Amino acid sequence: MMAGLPLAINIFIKLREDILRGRMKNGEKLTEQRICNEYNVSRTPVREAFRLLEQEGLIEMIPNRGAFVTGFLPQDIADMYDMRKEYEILAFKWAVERMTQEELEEIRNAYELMEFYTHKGDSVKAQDQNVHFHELIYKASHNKQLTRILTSYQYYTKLFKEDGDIEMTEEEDMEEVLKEHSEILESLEDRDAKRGVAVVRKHLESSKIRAGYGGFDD
Amino acid sequence: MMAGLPLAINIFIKLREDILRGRMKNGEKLTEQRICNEYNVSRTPVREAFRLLEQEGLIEMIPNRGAFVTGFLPQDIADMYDMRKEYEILAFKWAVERMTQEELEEIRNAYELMEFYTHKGDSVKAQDQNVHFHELIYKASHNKQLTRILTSYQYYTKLFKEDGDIEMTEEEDMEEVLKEHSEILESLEDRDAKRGVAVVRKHLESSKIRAGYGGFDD
DNA sequence: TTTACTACTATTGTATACAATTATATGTTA
DNA sequence: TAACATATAATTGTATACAATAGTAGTAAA
Repeated sequence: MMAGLPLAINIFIKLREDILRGRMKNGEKLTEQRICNEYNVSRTPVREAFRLLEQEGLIEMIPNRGAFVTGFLPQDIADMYDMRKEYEILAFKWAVERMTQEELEEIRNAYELMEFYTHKGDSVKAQDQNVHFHELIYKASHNKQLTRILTSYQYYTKLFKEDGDIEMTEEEDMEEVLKEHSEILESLEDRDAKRGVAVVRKHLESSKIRAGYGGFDD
Repeated sequence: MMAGLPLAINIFIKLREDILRGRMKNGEKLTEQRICNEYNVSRTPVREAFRLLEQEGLIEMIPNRGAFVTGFLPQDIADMYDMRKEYEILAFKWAVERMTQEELEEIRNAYELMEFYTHKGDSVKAQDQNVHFHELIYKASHNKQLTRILTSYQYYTKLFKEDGDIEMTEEEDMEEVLKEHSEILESLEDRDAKRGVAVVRKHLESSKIRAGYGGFDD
């Protein structure tokens, strides 16, 4: 558990991961006492965690009855890629208008680090910079709501991808991701919203396909 | 308070409204005890409500320090209209693909009721059907996440509009809204995604302008 | 057997009690 | 006075206790 954070937050994070990784059956009942025993905590923080899970739509709480897991279907995951795509486009547009020079430099730095680690063969650190690159664009959009939602989408799609024993992103894929990031970076540096929207759209559509959710409705 | 629901949910709803209506200063500290005294409840449900407010980005909780109100700036509200617009478009697209005949009829029914109440001069009931019309489209998109987010956006923008002593939507505005809804309904009935996206976009841009957030960045 | 009622158990909802941390006030020293 | 240290109070974090509701088993009557 992350030290310093309240138990409620730590329990929320753990349970969210369990649900997203499919470790709990759809419709399964979560009794508070069971979670208390598992983590050796009292019901107070567990209840707070449950409320957060409900707000995220991962469990359904029925008053006086209990909390039930609400799983994700493949279609839901495919949909989430589309929802993320629209907001990534929005974040890019606002970043073009609102980012500071310093923020642009941070983004460029994240790109270069990802390039470095990719060519070095360190796919874990390259992945970290991949995530970081996107998060810096969210930050540069200067909108907290959008940033919060996109951050959670990124986390969700990351867990889905790692789910089901699917291998980590392939070497060749990483080169493709890198190429797409370079196009996004160029568009930002040129403050070229038109091109940027096109490449961000392409990037997210590719990532949906890479994750195996291509053939659903697009 | 809504009977049947847990106190935590009722307190969350009340505090959310207080914050969105601007009844609390930006940065103001919310002590748990104060809320307990105000609503005559114990700290347990208050803390659960605080967690929900934090998740929505309406307060910031600093461990061992307390909860502080995070207000909305005009720019944030303008942004939210843009975020809502993109998801309304997505909901429309998915509704065109996924709605049942029964759902289409419910939507048509809501439109006709709004038309009836508007011409009868009952703007309150007309407003209710306005909201209902949109919510039925969310439902017809068959995506719970999207539905949940759009429902909350609708609530947010509604409170912002009612804020600051601004008059209820004008008579002439209601006619305009009605006209736009009829175009959305027609597009749904024809399952014409291309036209529908255009009219939904127009509808949301108009509503942003009607609410007074037109001149921010669009 | 089926239904309805009762008693009991399990679980959730809420309040309170205790622990840990932070803020405030007081006093001391340079 | 200003800076620091210490004691005290206030507030949050967590655990437990009590209340209310829902589920279950068992029994009796039809």
